[in-house]
Parts: sequence; C-alpha cells; structure tokens
Amino acid sequence: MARVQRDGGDDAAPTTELPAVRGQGPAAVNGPAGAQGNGRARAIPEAAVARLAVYLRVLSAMAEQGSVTVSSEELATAAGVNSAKLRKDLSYIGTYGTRGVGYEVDVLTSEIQRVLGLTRQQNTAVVGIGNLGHALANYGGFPGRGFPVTALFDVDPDLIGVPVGGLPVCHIDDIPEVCAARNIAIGVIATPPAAAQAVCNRLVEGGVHCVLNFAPVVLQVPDHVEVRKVDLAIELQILSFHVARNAEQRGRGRTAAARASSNGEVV
Amino acid sequence: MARVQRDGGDDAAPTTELPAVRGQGPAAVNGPAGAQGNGRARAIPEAAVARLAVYLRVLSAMAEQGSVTVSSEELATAAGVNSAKLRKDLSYIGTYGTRGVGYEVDVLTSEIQRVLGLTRQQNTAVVGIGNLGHALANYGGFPGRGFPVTALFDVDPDLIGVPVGGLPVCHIDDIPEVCAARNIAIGVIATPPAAAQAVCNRLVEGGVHCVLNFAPVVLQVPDHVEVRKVDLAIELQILSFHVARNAEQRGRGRTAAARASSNGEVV
DNA sequence: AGCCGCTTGTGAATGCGTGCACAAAATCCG
DNA sequence: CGGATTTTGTGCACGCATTCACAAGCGGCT
Repeated sequence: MARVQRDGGDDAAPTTELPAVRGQGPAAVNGPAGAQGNGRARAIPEAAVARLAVYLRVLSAMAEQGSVTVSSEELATAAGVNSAKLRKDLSYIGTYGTRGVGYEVDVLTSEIQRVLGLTRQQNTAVVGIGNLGHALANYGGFPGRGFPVTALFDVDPDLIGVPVGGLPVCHIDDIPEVCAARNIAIGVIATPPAAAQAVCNRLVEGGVHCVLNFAPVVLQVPDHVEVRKVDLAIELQILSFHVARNAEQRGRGRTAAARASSNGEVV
Repeated sequence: MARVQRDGGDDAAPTTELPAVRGQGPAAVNGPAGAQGNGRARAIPEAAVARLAVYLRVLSAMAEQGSVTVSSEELATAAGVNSAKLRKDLSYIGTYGTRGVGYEVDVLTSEIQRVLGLTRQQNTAVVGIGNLGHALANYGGFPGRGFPVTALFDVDPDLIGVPVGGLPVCHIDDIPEVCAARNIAIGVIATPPAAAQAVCNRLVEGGVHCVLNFAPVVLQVPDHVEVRKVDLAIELQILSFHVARNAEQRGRGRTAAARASSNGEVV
C-alpha cells in the first residue's frame, strides 16, 4: 500500500502545525525504524523539523538587524512558540547554546541549515504553468535560496518552449528524462487535480523522491517518496469551521470561556 | 500575549496529515475551554477538522462517479488514512452510518458541510495582488464554492481600480472600512513579508476574525483572531530535510529499516 | 422467523508531543 | 575567589491523538 501524504498545514494546526503525525508507525523521523542503529542524531520529531524552519527564518531576520546572540526566550516569542519547546527542539540537533548567555545567531543558523540539508542545493521542478505555476516559477529560486527552479513543465502546446522566469517550458511527457538529466530532487505539482496523479507518477519515474502537491487530490506514491500537500480549500474550510464555532458561541450567550478569551487570556 | 498561529502543513511526517497542533492550550477545539457547557457537539479535535475537509472532497468525487454509499474502508483508503481513524473522526459529528452497509454519500456530505460551516457563505478578501494574489483572485470563489472573493487590496497605485478576476482592486488603507461594509469573514494575506503585519492589523480592525497568511512571517494577533499559515519555503525545507536524511541513510550502507522500506513495507 | 456475515461505533491501551520545573553551567560582580 | 544571577538543557508528568479490538446493530438469505 502506498504511503499517504502530510498536510502542508497543520499541523500542526493554530498552526499547524497541523499536526504532523505519522499515519502509522512512530512520528520520529530520523531513521525509518527509529534510528537507534547509530550513536548520533537520535530522531527528530516531524513537528520539530517544521519549527526549525521557522526558527531559521527568524534567525536570519535577527542577523540582519545585527544581533549576535539570542536567548531562547527572545527567539521563542519571535517564532510564536513556548521557550521550553524551542529549547527542546534545539536539543534535538545538539547543544550549541551557552548557559547564562544564549545562542550565537550565526552558529545556530548554520547548524539548523545543516540538519535541514540546506547546505546542498536541491534542484526543483514546477509542473503546471497556470496562475499558480507562474507565480512559483517567478520566485526563481525560492526564498533563502537553496531551491533553484531548474525545470518547468506543462501540457499546453502554446507554452512549450516559451521561457517563464527565464526558463523554457517542457512538455510533461518529457518529465522522466528531464528530471533524471537535471538531477531534480523536488517536484512541485501545480496542475489541475485530474492531471496530478499522472504527473506525480512521471516525477517518481524521473527519480524525484520529494513532492510538494498543490492539487486538491490525495496522491498515491511508493513508500520511498515523500509527499507534502498544500491545499487552499482545506485551509479555508478549517477557518470556516472556526467562524461557525465562534458564531455559535456568541449566539448562545457569552460563556465563561468566551469572556476569558475577550479579556485577552489564552484559553 | 497574542495567540500563535498554526501551520498549514503542519507538521507531519511521512504519512498523514499534519497534525495541526495548537500553539498552546488544548487541541480540542469546539469550545475554547473544552465546551462541556452544552450537551451536543462535544469538542472536535483540531486534527480531525482538517481531515473532515479531506473526506468532503473525496465524497464529492465519489458522488460524481455515482456512488450512493461508501464503507469506512473505501473512504479511508481514498482519503489516505486508517479506517479506524476515519470512523472516529466521523463519530465526532454524529452517527450517520448504517452498520453492515456503510455511509450514504449525500448524507455524510451534508453533515460535514454543516459542521464545517459551509452552509453559509464566507466572504473572503485577498490582500496583495502580486503573482500569488493574482492566482488567488482568479480562482474567483474558491473550490467547492462557499468562499466568494468579494474584495481585493494592494498598495500599487497602478492597480487601484483595475478589475482583477472581475473585481476592482482597492487600496490597503481602505481595508478596515471595506471589510466592515462587505462583511468580510476571512482575509487572505499574499503580500511581501514586510507589509504583512500592518495588513493583518487593518484586517482585524475591519472585523476579520480569520486570516490565511501566505507571507513568511509570524503574525501577532489578538486572541479572538484565528491565523493559519501557508509557507512555501518551510514546506520545501521540510522536504529538504527528508532528502538529507535519506541520502544519509543510503550513504552509510543499507540498514534494516532502509531494506524494509525498499521492499515496500510501511516503516 | 432465525441465523449469518458485514460494517459501524466506541472503550481501552499505547505512544507522542507539550509544558513544567529544576539542576547544571557559565558569566558577572563584589 | 566565591556567590549571585541568568539561561540552557532535560527528566517527568499530563493530555491529546492514534490504533486496536470487539460488541452492537443491520441487511440478506434460507
């Protein structure tokens, strides 16, 4: 049975960290079976990985402002998390802090980059050059660099060969060979839902192990392929649920909880 | 202290959805404090809400194919989850199945729509009409309808008044009044990161309680406002982590886990 | 009418993630 | 040089989420 993919939101939920939980098996992720095989790197929880990426962004903002060190408290509030959680997250990747002082911004940045595999460039392909695909292609190397877009694909004959963001569009039938030739590590699917599964199959054929899926379908992939899903409609529907819940709350009189909420307390 | 937002992806690891975990406080979500205040609706876990939206999509696909009933097993595999989990999720919203038979597609569809608040239309505003904003505006009423885009905003003077997807663009300074006048429920932020917080503040000022944020920043909002974040760079970095992990796995010889994985077993 | 097979709904158990609280450590100051 | 202060790193406990396993219930068949 093919592996199921994770949501782009979630998690963890209010942020989603929707929830980054493994469908079956353990959620720890640094070795498929728990990775107690070797001494170092004792499994980083998926949820922690997502947050590390957030910390990384906050850290680069701080570096631009000239900060040299940060305390866990500062970093945590800037990233919108609990300071204990932040320290625990950082402890998964090693001990790079100085007690009584804090963390060196550049050291921490490098270490997170290393763990996230950002030291190597990951060639990325975008499939489906519609509105969204256009937007993605024009990022031209995603934020923070490290994700150069090196291939574009579509079915539309009028688009084939036309340069978008400086890169000519190829036909989706050529996905396998082009991906293999250009060593594509990550495939981004921005096609209509009906085409997504076929495109995904071709990407896998071309040796792509990681897929970011914007199409509103559940992709079936082999076990070794990692899929993350970003689904606009689902995000909106989750928000809609909260609107409905709040409306219901107000509708039947203000409860203690509602009162606490409007007093600014965290509930 | 402002509430923290959830990830659109959340989190999650190899398989299922992102866990969408709440930044702080309980994960159950149907009443800020647990909602045992009233008899019905005894708190739907955040993670379950995200999955309900997925089920909804799968159900409409099945309805189009003419299915009248589905078993939990069918629906679960189509949605990429465990059937036990699916049944538990559905049990949160009531008991609409028939033992020995399954669920009626249209009944289940209606009930999920009801719980998610999709019976009422949620007016939506898009702020920042760049590449992404354009793509969003042209959806023109998001998938499944129920989310009509009824306002567009930008700073660019050349864009003000120009119709995009049939709707004229307003200036972001007018956000508060326009949102209030048009009864906007959901605000979508697709601006550059530097502008996001200011835009968010104006949306809140205009009475918006739910925000979908595409800008790569952590927004600070009052407690009563719900924020969900969709962050492309973070999704890519999470995938990058998995690439790095897998490369490392292969690099140091095939472990038992790696072997199991390539045999097609779920690990 | 009664039995059989199938599928739902849920109680219970397990596991993961979060948050608390404190010991360890390092700097600063007297 | 020793104590006070600050901040990290982590053991522990709690709670949600997931999964298992089974009783309850419904339809069909004889």
